Amino acid sequence: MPPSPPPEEGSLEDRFPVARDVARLAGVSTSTVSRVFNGTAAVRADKRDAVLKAAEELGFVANGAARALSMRRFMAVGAVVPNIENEGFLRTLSSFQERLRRDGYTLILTNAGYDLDNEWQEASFLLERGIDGLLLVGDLHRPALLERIARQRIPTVQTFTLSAARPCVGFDNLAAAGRAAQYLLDLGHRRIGVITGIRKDNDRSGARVAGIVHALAARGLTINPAHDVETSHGIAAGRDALRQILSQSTPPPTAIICGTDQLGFGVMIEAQSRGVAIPGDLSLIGFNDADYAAFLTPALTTIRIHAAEIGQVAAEHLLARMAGRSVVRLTEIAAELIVRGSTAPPRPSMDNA
Amino acid sequence: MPPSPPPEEGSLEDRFPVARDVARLAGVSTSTVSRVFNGTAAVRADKRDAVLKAAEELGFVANGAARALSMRRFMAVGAVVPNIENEGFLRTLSSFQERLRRDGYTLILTNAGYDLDNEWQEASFLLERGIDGLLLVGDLHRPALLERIARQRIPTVQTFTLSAARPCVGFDNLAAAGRAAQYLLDLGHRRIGVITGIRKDNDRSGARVAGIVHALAARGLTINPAHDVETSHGIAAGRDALRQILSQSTPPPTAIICGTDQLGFGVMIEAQSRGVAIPGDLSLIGFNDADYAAFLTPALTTIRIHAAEIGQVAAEHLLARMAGRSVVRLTEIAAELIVRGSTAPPRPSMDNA
DNA sequence: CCGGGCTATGATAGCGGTTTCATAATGGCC
DNA sequence: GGCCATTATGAAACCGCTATCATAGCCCGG
Repeated sequence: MPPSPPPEEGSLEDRFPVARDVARLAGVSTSTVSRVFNGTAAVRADKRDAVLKAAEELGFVANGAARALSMRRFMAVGAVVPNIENEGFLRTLSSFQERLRRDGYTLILTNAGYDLDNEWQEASFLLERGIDGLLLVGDLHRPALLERIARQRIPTVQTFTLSAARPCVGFDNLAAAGRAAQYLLDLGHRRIGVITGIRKDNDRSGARVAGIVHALAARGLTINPAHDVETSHGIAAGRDALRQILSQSTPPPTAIICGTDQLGFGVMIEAQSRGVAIPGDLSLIGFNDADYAAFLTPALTTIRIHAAEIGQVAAEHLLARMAGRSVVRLTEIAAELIVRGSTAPPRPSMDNA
Repeated sequence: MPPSPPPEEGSLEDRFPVARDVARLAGVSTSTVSRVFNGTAAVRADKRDAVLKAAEELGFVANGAARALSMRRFMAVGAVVPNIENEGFLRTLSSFQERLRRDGYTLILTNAGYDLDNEWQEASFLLERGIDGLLLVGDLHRPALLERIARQRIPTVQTFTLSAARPCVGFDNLAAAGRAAQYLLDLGHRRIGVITGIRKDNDRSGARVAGIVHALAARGLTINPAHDVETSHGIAAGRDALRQILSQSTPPPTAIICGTDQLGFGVMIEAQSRGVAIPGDLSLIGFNDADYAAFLTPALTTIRIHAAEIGQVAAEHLLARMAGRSVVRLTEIAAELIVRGSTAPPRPSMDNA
């Protein structure tokens, strides 16, 4: 219950000016005020000026809720991302927001924390709010959410993935990771390890691992389960992961592909502190091309994702659909392997002939 | 022509269910539906169940705009930050959003790009939208914005700063930077340099530089203008800045304080590539304690900001004011100097006796 | 100078909720 | 069982804007 609404009379000083106040002061009707502000119909110049002057004087600001209610348009789009703090999502959101803003839309942001039930809750929350469009990450969502989106007919776009099921702006995670694995294979690596964040509820991680497995399989190879670790995210997690891999008695991998550059950085640090040379003893590939990836020693080979482009294209997709224009359902954004110093052929050894 | 012919149950499938549909199906009035969903008054158990069942069946979702209009509450707060992609702001926003969410508020986010005119535009945009509260960064804003906030009586909180003028959750930039300078002075440094991002429209950068100047002045020292550089942000900018400083003919600084850890990282890389030893030849202090700061070699001495705490406290502040509760105007969040390996006493030399 | 087609304007009916306020149903108590 | 104090309920009045529609003004050709 809002705080005690004092029985104020319209002293105009303690109450927001509304369209009627402007209309009265300008000597016109509220319809005309509306027309002036929305340009929905011609208004004689002198009246328009009077309205603008009155509005200026009163400090009139149209009430967004009333407007949204009347127009049945909220002029806001929502985004539910697994982790707001992730640099990649952020670059995407930043350009997404900027593009939307240019068309007068606001961005409402919420965090799902890599949990699908949470995603469903957060998205519902936004949907209740009346958002006109929705951005999601990935292709994996609770059926209830998909159902609701369909029912409310909310234009939705999925990012960081490509899927035939729903409109997407992203890249092929499986292929991208496959390319990284292929590159390592071509260098001569045979024992390849993988480190990723949590894979549950995350189709991107899953697809990436699958891509690597697939590429190896084509050469009759597999990932040694001891070299396949799923951890949390962050630099420390990367360190721990390498420690875990190296603590196994099996021969260590000669190359590792990480789910993010942060994990890669962690691996690098742990390797350094153990005297494991990169890329001499261990080749390393990250994912995302974080701002510092190029500056590590050695510079980190990684897969560059054009995150900002994803955001912009996703915004344009949504904008088009919200305006009733037709759109392409799938836009592939390049994910290129950037070869830097952290990868090299493995040292010749007996089992790597 | 008779007035609007009652659109007799348009197949109900092509139109959102509204409260009246639920009411009709449950055999109650819309008032009761509203009461059930808001718990504003007691409703007999059987009716409540009927309403809930009907709502469930129809997939009813209250229209947020109508709700906001009639309650004169939007249940949304806005945040205008200089740079969405900045890690520090992000950690703050993340916890800010999370805390708001728990009370049913949504976060509307927009980017000002380190430009006050832009900030004023973006904030106005949000204010028009009807946000119930606003988060800003810093104490420096266009008077027009402050005026509008006052006029609309929108609870507003400033972050990353402490100022008597308006409610704040943050820290004393001047003192924090002063402490860093003091530490370097205590180590014996006399020639101290500064590298920050753009200072125009940014009171935080300004205050930090002032803090350093102040600390030096207390010892009768000044910053050599050639050692005081203002640049953009990012690792590359840090590299360039050090390059610029070292290209001067003056004796180089023995220590540098950077406005962010990213700049610090850049300095470190450039130093490395030039054979300038850190901390031997050059001590280095960053700002923010980025996730990787502790992992650089040497680990970066920096000022740690509890960004997440700022967000949480700011949210609580706003929540309290929006609920009409009283609040403390100023909350200081610690900004501690974290001493790591990048700082040490200067090498003894003639002019550093 | 008049009628016909335009255009600018105002009155008014929603949009979909919440919230009085009056009334109907209920319950407690003697 | 009757009476009064509660409590639950529905009708209707908003909230502030946009959209529809009828009308008042206007210009112009005949």
